[in-house]
Amino acid sequence: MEDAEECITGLCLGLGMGGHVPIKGKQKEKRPVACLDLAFELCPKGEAINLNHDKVESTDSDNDNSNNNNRSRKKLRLSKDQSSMLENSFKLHTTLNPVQKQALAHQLKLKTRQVEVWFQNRRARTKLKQTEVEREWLKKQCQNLSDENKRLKKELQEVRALKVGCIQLSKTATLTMCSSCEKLVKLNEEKKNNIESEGRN
DNA sequence: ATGGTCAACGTGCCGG
DNA sequence: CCGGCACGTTGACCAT
Repeated sequence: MEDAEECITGLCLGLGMGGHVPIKGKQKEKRPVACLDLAFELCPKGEAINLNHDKVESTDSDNDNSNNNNRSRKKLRLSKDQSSMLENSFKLHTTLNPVQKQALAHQLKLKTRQVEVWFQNRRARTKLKQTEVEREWLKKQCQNLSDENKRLKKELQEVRALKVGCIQLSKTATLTMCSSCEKLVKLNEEKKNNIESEGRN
C-alpha cells in the first residue's frame, strides 16, 4: 500500500460506486480504497487539473473538505507529457513488472496503481482495436471469396454452354484450334480429310 | 441531449 | 493464498 493511498484510506465511503476492493482471498470482506481523484480539482474551463504534481499526499482534513465540496468523483485527465510517456513505455513493454511500474509512476508523479490501471486499459484498447482490424480483414476476405465464387460459377456456366455447343457441332464437323487466333474453328469433312492426308505425307 | 472516450473500479480466473 | 491480469461496467468529461 502506498503512503498516499494509505493516508486517505476510507475517504471514499458514500461516494457512489467504487471505493471498495475485495481484500485478497476474502470476497465478502471489503476494505475502503483511496479515492485517487481527490487530488484533482476543476479548472475554470471545467477541466480536471492534476494536483498530484505538487500534492501527492493529502491529509484527512483535506479530504474531508473535498468530500464536502465534491460529492461526485473527478475524472483524472493525464497531461500530454504523461500520456506520451506512458505510450512510449507501452511501445517498449505492454506489461510492466513492479519495479518498472514504480519507476514510471515516480517519473510521472503518479501512483503505481494509476500506472497499472492505465496499462490495463491500454491493453484492453489494443485488443479491441486488434479484433476490429481482424473483423474488417475477415469481412474483406469473405467478400473476396464471394466474388471469386461468383466468377467461378459464371465461368462454369460458360464452359458447360460451350460443351453443349461442341457436342452439337461435332455431329457435323470437327473442331480444331486455329493456330493464328487460338480459337476453336469448325472444319468440314472435306477439309478435315485434306489435313489428315497432308499429315500422313 | 447524446454518444464517445477513458480513468477507475468490481469480479473472477489463473499461475506461482 | 496471493498478486496480476482480463473483462465488463461505471461515471466524469467532452464534442457534436
